[in-house]
Amino acid sequence: MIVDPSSDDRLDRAFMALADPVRRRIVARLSRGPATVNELAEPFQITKQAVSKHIQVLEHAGLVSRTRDAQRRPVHLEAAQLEALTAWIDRYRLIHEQQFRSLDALLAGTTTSGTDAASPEPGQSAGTAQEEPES
Amino acid sequence: MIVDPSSDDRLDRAFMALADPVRRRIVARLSRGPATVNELAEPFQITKQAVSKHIQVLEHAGLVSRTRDAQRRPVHLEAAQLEALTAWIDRYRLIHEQQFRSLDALLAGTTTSGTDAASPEPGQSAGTAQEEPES
DNA sequence: AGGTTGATCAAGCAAATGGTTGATTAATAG
DNA sequence: CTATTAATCAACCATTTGCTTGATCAACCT
Repeated sequence: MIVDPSSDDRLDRAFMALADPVRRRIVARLSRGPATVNELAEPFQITKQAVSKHIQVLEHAGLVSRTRDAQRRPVHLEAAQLEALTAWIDRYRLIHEQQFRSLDALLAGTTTSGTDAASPEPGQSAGTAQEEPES
Repeated sequence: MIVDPSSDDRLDRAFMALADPVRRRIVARLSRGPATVNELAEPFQITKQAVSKHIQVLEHAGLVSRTRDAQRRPVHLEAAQLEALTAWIDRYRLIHEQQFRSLDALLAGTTTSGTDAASPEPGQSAGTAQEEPES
C-alpha cells in the first residue's frame, strides 16, 4: 500500500474527486455533519455500491474519512484537504492579481522593479517546471 | 459563444481540468504571464498536440482563453474561474468550521442554543448553486 | 509563388472512470 | 442459530481520457 502519495498525487485526487457532481453534493451534505452511506445515497438515483465507490474516491483523496458505529460507517469531512485546494488555487490567483497591478503600474509609466512579470517574452526556463512559483 | 452550460457543468470542468498535473503546471506557468502552445509544451515530454488538447480542456473550463498574434495563439489565465472554485470550496469549508465551533461550545458546556441550530447559511444566496442538499 | 513556422484536425489505442448486478463480510436483533 | 441491516467485494460493460502519429490549415517570410 502506497501511503506516501507525494502531495502532488494528493492534489490530483482531490481535484478529480470534486470534479464529479455527485461527489460534490456528497461533500456539500457532509459539511452539515457526518452521514452513513445509505443516507448519502438516498438523494441519488444510483446504487449504493456506486455511492460507496464515490466515497472511496473522496477518502483516497483525503477529503473524507470513515469511522465505525455498529454496522454503520459514518463518513465525515476532512477540512484540511479542502484548505489545501484553496491554498493551491489562491497562490496562482494572487500572483495573477499582482501581475495586474504591475501592468497597471506599467501603463501608468511607473516602472516597478522587482517582479519581472511584465516581460513580453517569459523566460522559458525548462528546468523550473515545478508547480511551485517560488513563494 | 455558448457560455451557459449550466454553471454546474462549469464547476465540473474546472475541477476536472485542475485534476491533471500537466494542466496544473500550465496554470502555474500562465500565472506569470501569457504563453504560446509551443512555450507551454516545452517543459513536458509529451507532444504539442497533447498540450494543445490540455489547453482546450482548460479553455472549455473557462480557466484560460486564447487571443491571436500572427500565427501564435497566446494563452492567458482567466482569474474569475479560479475564484469560482475557491468560492465553492470555501462555502463548505466555512460551514465545517462553524460546526466545529458549536461542537466546541457543546463540549465546553456552553449551550449555545440548539445543537445543530447553527444557521448554515454562509453565502449560498449566490443563486448559482442548486447543489445544496436541502436541509 | 513556394517554404517555414505555429497550431489544430482526425483517427486510433491503452488505460481509467462511472455505472450495473450478484455474492460476501460484519454487526445487530429475534 | 437464523434473519436483517449496512456496507463492501468482484466481475463486467460503456464511455471517456490522455496520448500518439500523420495530415491539414493559417499566417508569416523571402
